[in-house]
Amino acid sequence: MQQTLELSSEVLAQRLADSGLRATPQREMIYEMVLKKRDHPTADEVYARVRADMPGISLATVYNCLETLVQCDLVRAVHFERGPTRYCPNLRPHAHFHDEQSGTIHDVNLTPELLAQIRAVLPPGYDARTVEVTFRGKASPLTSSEHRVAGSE
Amino acid sequence: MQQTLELSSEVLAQRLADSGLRATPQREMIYEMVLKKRDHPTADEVYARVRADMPGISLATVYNCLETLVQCDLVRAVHFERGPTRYCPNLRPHAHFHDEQSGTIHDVNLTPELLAQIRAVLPPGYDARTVEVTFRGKASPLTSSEHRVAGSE
DNA sequence: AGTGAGATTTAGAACTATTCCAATGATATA
DNA sequence: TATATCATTGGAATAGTTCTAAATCTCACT
Ligand SMILES: [Mn+2]
Ligand SMILES: [Mn+2]
Ligand SMILES: [Zn+2]
Ligand SMILES: [Zn+2]
Repeated sequence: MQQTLELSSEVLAQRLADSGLRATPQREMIYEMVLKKRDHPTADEVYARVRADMPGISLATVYNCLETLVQCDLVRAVHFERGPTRYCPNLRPHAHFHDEQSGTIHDVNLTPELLAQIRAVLPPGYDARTVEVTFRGKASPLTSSEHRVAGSE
Repeated sequence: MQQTLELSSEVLAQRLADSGLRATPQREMIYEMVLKKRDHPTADEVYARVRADMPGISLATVYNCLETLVQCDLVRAVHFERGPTRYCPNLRPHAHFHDEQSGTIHDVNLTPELLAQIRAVLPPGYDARTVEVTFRGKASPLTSSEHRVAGSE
């Protein structure tokens, strides 16, 4: 787990370099924050968390860095209704369950088989680059706290 | 087809009455506009279309009426990324294919069997009130213009 | 037909999340 | 060390939507 965090900055540096971008303290900090507490935070929430360690950072930079991480395929942007964009470091194929009671987001693993079945509903000529599955409802507390999907990548 | 339009205002009046609401010219006009051209218009687009027949209507009323129609389960609000809310009169279970090239939205029928399979990925304790499936990609013009899903309800 | 309560519409202000902008600061390279 | 480029910053601007308060309409009841 410590290793994962250490490695993450190397992964980040590599991905940034691949895109001709620099590894900055802000980018590293934001990336590690998103990895650390994988609760699909909004930009504002990331801002609040990062400011504890890096008080001078600006909200604009948080938006810039998150967008950069998305471009580098290290983080995914996810949307619920018209709410603020949330950021997810789980890169495996998964669905999102939005608990209407608590407002929390839960990852739900999707098998390649199911994804294939879903894609199969598309008529010929439709070429889907991405498939998104979103649930909305209630998750009973007893089970929701136990559920955990495997880490990203 | 003419019948469908005539009946629609009765359906509307009934649904509104069920919710203790009144049938107004604005609500009728907006509902018929959304039914007439089922291309998932935004509030702005509905506003533009409705103004041709009802020049004095306000954008606030368009938002109000669309929200009312959603509450009455006559129209569904759908979202893509952080774009403006779009409105869909197709009440059957279906997915949305968002063509990135043209920006158009296509309905894709979903069978109850597939929906059941998708729900089956949820761990025990997760109770999904809604399931949403969204594709993003490109639809080749040749086939996309031919594809049509059955009318709503 | 007239009145009043409540529903509806309206214009514009306010709001939220995000993006844009221009200035400043940091970094890599020559 | 100079220079070009990249990155960050604070604040202004933007887009979509919601809110507010006043005007208008509708309906039930007299
Ligand atoms: Mn946000
Ligand atoms: Mn709109
Ligand atoms: Zn996720
Ligand atoms: Zn639709």
